[in-house]
Amino acid sequence: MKQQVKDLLSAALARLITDGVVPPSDLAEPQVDRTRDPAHGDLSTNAPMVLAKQARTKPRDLAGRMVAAIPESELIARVEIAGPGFINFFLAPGAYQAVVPRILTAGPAFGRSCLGAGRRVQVEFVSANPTGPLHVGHGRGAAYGAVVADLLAAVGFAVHREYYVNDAGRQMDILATSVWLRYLELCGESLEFPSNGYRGDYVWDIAATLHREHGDAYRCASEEVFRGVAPDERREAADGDREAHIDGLIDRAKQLLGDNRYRYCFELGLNTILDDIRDDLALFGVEYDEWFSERSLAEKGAVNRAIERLREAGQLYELDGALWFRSSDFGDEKDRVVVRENGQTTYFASDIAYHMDKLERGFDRVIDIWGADHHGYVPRVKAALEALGDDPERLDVLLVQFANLYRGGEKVQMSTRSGEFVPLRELRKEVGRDAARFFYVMRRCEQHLDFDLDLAKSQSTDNPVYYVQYAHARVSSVLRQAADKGLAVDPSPGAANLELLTETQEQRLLRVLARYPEVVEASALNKEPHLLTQYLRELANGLHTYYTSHQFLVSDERLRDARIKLILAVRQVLRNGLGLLGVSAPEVM
RNA sequence: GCGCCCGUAGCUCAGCUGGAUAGAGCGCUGCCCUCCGGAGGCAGAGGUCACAGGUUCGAAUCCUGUCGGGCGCGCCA
Repeated sequence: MKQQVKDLLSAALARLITDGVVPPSDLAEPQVDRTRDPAHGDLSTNAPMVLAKQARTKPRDLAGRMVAAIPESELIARVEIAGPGFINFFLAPGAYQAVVPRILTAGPAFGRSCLGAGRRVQVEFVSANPTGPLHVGHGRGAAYGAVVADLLAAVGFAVHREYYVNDAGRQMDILATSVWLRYLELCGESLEFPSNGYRGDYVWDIAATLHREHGDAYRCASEEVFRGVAPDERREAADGDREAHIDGLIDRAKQLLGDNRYRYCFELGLNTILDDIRDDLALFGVEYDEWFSERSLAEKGAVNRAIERLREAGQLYELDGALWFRSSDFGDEKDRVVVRENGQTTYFASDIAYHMDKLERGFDRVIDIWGADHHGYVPRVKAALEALGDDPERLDVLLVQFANLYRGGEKVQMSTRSGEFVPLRELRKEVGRDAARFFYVMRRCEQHLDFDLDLAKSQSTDNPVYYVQYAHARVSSVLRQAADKGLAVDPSPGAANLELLTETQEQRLLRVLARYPEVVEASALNKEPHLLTQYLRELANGLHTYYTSHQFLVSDERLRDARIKLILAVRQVLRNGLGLLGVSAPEVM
């Protein structure tokens, strides 16, 4: 609708350029906005004010000439010049009524478009270390990433959803060792668990599996395990070092177990947790096209290849026995190590290889969704891409701020004494998937999110999820009522009686409905799902207001038909919008 | 100290990327049930858009500085 007016305006501009009124320099398409105040019509443009300087005319004079140049269209009832030089467009009533058959014809496809033209976009999100279950902090990234991916798909991008599995590196070794130590305890060994180890209950569970499957086959005496290992930090008297302590334990585990058995502990921990994460996300309505393994990068030589490419580009140098990348030449605040003094590559090196791989896979655009605490990491990754001769603009990093949970007005502690976070599973159980998904994306991602658990659970108008879902159920209820009364409902998209929709609430609903495709487009392109949640609340409000002020199941058949078609259209749009958010649209509540 | 994000109604937040008289929800005050689900609706009060400069026809929005809050600044991942 907006686009149609834009086209008319462009035509007018083109004519003014041919007539020499406006210099041909600025062919950028004119800006058309929806108005806030109905007195200003439906749509307006500021083009005359923007172009007045170049045209060396007063804005209002230019506006007059533009209006004269606008082609005839049945879409537009009248055009006015207002204020310092706005052109306001008043659309014909039929323009809005026509949206109803459009919605009913398109059904689930209404709001979708081909804007993306099939361009390939990768969205990588969550990518939490597989060292423990997902917690509520990951939930926001999961909900946000899933919705952004779905939105982009809805406007015609070919979306690839990916989870980067950090299955290599020290953290995984710490997990494997933690599992083994717990297993030893289950075998009856007594030992002091490292302060740095993974202490969650899930580690006990994995250890129990190991014990069930292999009995005592992995058992060693605990004195043996701790022999020669640097002391832990926790003892006040000792000048311990927790990092050295845990590294020592990892080494001992590898020595005492040997490759195969150590590997088994490692894989058991990794796979158990990964299965849990996968399952958790699926129940949250989050699905992936690919689970990309960090380990596979090293295995296929991608990390070394990335380092080689940087070396060839002259971007590496040695210092203090380590290999450094000159990231500060590309806007980073300091240079970064890619190969450590001990010969091991850093996580950053893997990440360079990973992003190189992403671009090599041919994505037109790569979107990373990270927690805000990783923001310092953005410049170095972009620096690496630039140094490799890639365009860093192809990578878009979206930083998601933390969510704080509130219960009874009090901030909920995110972690327990032992450092365990509130699991995402628990949140889902407490407030339900629908509320969790909706609440997580209600705010812009760079905004801190206050997640009110009581509100999310409440079955009242205060709860935006309920409010929107209730509007959907309410329409369904009216249709059931019609059936009970034996009233015929014609769900076909005919436009027959829609001119009878003249009440202010009906006009308002039609306007809101017509905006939906623009909302989806803006939400997708700006990656701002909150625009959609906000829109759905507005649409639901429009429906509720309409409901309380007018009867739908009236005796006049033609009017009844028109009204039912309108609320069917409302239900369809509510359903489509909720679907994009991963929230259900119930018939009954 | 440096870098990133944020500062809009009592609270939680929008504000369509520079437009016309800054908007919602909650809370507060007062209304509306012979009626398809009152699990709802309507109205009112409430603002120095943190502060100070600048850019221009026009600034909550862009630039600079100050103040306040969050996060980050490893040869960790």
